[in-house]
Amino acid sequence: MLLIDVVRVSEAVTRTSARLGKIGHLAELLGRVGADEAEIAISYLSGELPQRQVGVGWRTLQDLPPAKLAATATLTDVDALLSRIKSVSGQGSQAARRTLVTQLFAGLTTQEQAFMLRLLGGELRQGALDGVMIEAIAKASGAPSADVRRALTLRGWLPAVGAAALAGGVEALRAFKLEVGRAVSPMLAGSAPNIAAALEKAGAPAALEWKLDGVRVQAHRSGDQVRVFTRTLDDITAQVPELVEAVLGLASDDLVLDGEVIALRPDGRPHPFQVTASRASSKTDVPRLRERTPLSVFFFDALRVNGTDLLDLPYSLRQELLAETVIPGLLTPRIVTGDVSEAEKYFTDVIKAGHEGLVVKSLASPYAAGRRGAGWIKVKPRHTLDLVVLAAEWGHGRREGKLSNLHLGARDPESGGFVMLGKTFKGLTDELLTWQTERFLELAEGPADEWTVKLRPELVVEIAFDGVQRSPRYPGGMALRFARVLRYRPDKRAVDADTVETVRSLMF
DNA sequence: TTCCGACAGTGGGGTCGCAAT
DNA sequence: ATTGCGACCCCACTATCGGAA
Repeated sequence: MLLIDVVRVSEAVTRTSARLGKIGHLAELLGRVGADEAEIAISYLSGELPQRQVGVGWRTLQDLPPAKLAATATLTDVDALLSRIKSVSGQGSQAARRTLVTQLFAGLTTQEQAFMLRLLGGELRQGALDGVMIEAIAKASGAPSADVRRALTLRGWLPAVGAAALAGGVEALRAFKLEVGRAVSPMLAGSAPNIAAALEKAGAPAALEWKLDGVRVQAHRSGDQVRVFTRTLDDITAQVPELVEAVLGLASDDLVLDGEVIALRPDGRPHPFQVTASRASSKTDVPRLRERTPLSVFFFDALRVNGTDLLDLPYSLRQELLAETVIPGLLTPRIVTGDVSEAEKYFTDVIKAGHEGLVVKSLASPYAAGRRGAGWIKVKPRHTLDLVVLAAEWGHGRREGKLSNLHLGARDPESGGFVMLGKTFKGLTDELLTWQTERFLELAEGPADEWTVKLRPELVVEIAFDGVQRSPRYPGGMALRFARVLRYRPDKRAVDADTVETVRSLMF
């Protein structure tokens, strides 16, 4: 199949706003792609590469060669070149990679170039990714989408699932089994503003588990072999020897467990997330790092124990089997209750202990990966500050032409100025985007650079955030974590904004 | 007819590994 | 040694579609 066939379908999907229409376009193409190119087509049309990453980003994609006139590139051609691009390494690799990227784009038409640019940049923006592609695979193969979804859970990679469905229908999908040593798509949590709302969503009574601010891990063990995967299914076995040893110490030698690794201080309180993340992603001199900053692991689910798959069992049963398999010290602390005030007290206690919050879990739900469904609901406390808008950046995509990303500052009484604490683009409605674009242009002091408009520091905005972290980037040495806009405060002036000292007092 | 679950899009800060400067 | 880039760890929120109620 030619790349241009895929590109045309992608364009049709982009033009179509109805989800069912998108699914129709995608399914039509899946109906005519050859078996040997099905994985590539599914991959591209769900916004990813079969190679996952190839070491090419926005910078490498500057200064591309002129386009060809005739569209002759096949999916196989393009895929082969991308594999070569991925494989280069060592001295001179950047130049070599650039040469191959140039070669790739020189073989494409303008239309194809535009598509590959977005695909490689990770911003397909056609309004269809995995979720829509699942439905398209179901439609094209005649299999129920629930079967596609379940196979994806077990296999962790949609193109392989889609190709199997197109070739062998529902039977091929049902042949996918949990395989020890190959990562499963992890189950994700939705969120709720407070404990009462979360209990209502999950259905009382529910389990309340500590939400630890660490790195999600999935541990597989077959005999003496242990492998550990992250949320995006990357293998981090070598970075977490503590976890490997802990799993090898268990009685069952055929299992898959879900949990979190976190760096704890000697007093048991958690280190800042940055410390855990640094440990979990460092590959060099792990033994020394381990001595200085040991990782602890806490499991909260069991997908397989003693060679038996548990995904379809209710959470409460999986918990029983987990507790029989894992020593108490490796279990995520939890209670089961339907009582709101008891749950709220537990929440207060876990926050006092320095942790992130709670995950409220339905006792009945199976392990349904991928969807941020109703089964698991996280609750975290929320801080707020009144900050001053120092500048704003022009948005992209559907925010094109709107000033979108706000630079936030706290008041510094000593200097009489403002100290930048980070940016945010979250929490803005279309209406607010329109309003703030107009208002910002009135306050504009001129462009700071190509994307940024500097403002007179007059506008006060109420910002919600999860915490204050140490920052190597911002002048105050601190930055807000997960900042989002709650509302503008026209009743306040810049002199009423919160101060740097207030922010500093929130940093741990 | 209204409501709500699921999805895609729009980006945030921090850190590491690797290659180039 | 330092810098730039790509990748991935954590992530919140709104708009929209379409099935459920």
